[in-house]
Amino acid sequence: MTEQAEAVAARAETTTVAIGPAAPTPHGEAWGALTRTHAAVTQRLQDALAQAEFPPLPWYEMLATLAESPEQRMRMGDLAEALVITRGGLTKLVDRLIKAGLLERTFCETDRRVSYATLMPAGAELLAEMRPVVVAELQVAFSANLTARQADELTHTLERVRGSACGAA
Amino acid sequence: MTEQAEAVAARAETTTVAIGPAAPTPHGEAWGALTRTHAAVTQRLQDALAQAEFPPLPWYEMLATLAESPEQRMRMGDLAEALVITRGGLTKLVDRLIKAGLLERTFCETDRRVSYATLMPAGAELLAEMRPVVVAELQVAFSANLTARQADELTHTLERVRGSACGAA
DNA sequence: CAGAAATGCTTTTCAATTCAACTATTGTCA
DNA sequence: TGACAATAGTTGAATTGAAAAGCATTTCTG
Repeated sequence: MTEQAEAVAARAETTTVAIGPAAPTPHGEAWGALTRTHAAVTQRLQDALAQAEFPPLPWYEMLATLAESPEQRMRMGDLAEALVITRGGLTKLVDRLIKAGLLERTFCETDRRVSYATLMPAGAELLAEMRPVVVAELQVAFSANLTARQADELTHTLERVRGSACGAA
Repeated sequence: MTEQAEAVAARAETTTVAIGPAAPTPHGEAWGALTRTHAAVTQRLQDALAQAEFPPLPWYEMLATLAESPEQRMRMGDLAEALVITRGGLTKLVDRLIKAGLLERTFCETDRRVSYATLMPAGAELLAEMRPVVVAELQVAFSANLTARQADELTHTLERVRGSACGAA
């Protein structure tokens, strides 16, 4: 029995009253919608990229993020935060893109701890090819049933929620 | 060089014109907000569950989904679709919950291909203990800056987007 | 200016997920 | 009926991602 299973079993023993399923809350519904929508759109993007024989979505997000940054490069830590992945995961992701010739690892002169992921011309070119595919899928997902104004409002609402979620632990 | 890297390299060679970073679209912004918000809320929920020494979020979602279903059981395929994971992944996830005594695998008399994941009393009890933790976190994330009406509207908008995304391939 | 703490990134280890191939059962149609 | 296709689920290999430990560099402090 795993450690977790033991914990679960021990916990279950201490509970003596069975409680029926609670009624779904409005927030629970919103959370469910957020999860399912995110999954559905992600799935759609991944399928579209795969069908066009393009690299997977995380590669696109990496390239797009770097392309928008001032000198087409970012510190590893900042990049990890922007992509919402761990630093360890980012190191390996960057390794893969470097191996494909899309990125370069450069270093800081004034602080030799920091390293940058730097966009290479091949990366910019690939991004330019991938972008129409992604944009087209997002059009289908978002603008089919949403006006530009509604899309902006959705963005704003989501950012508010994100702000609340990032607050206290 | 990996197969993918070769494809990337071959593709890059055929592109002769470097294209600058495109301006962010409204849909791109909405997609980014959706991704970041989902990640932030997920992170918050996982942290809260881990701190209370509860099983991870997928376990909660599984238990909650089964608890809401008619006879506290679901076909594997339907459950995979509801949780937005692959069927193969679901098989192993269910195996783990069964090993913890939370679920049971039952079978269909009329169609011996189908099997059900069935909620056990211990699973219902654990769910009852976990739910307050999850609900509390969702309260912080959603109701802090959103009225109930706004939450409902958010849900509705997201479901529309999901509908569009699930449409054609 | 040492020594300790903090920072930035990498490496290692391990659990979880996906993908493709496989088995078993049911449905279809010549 | 009998073969073939379709469906439901599981299994095994490979990939991905996260957590924690580790290393190098910088900053703080007495």
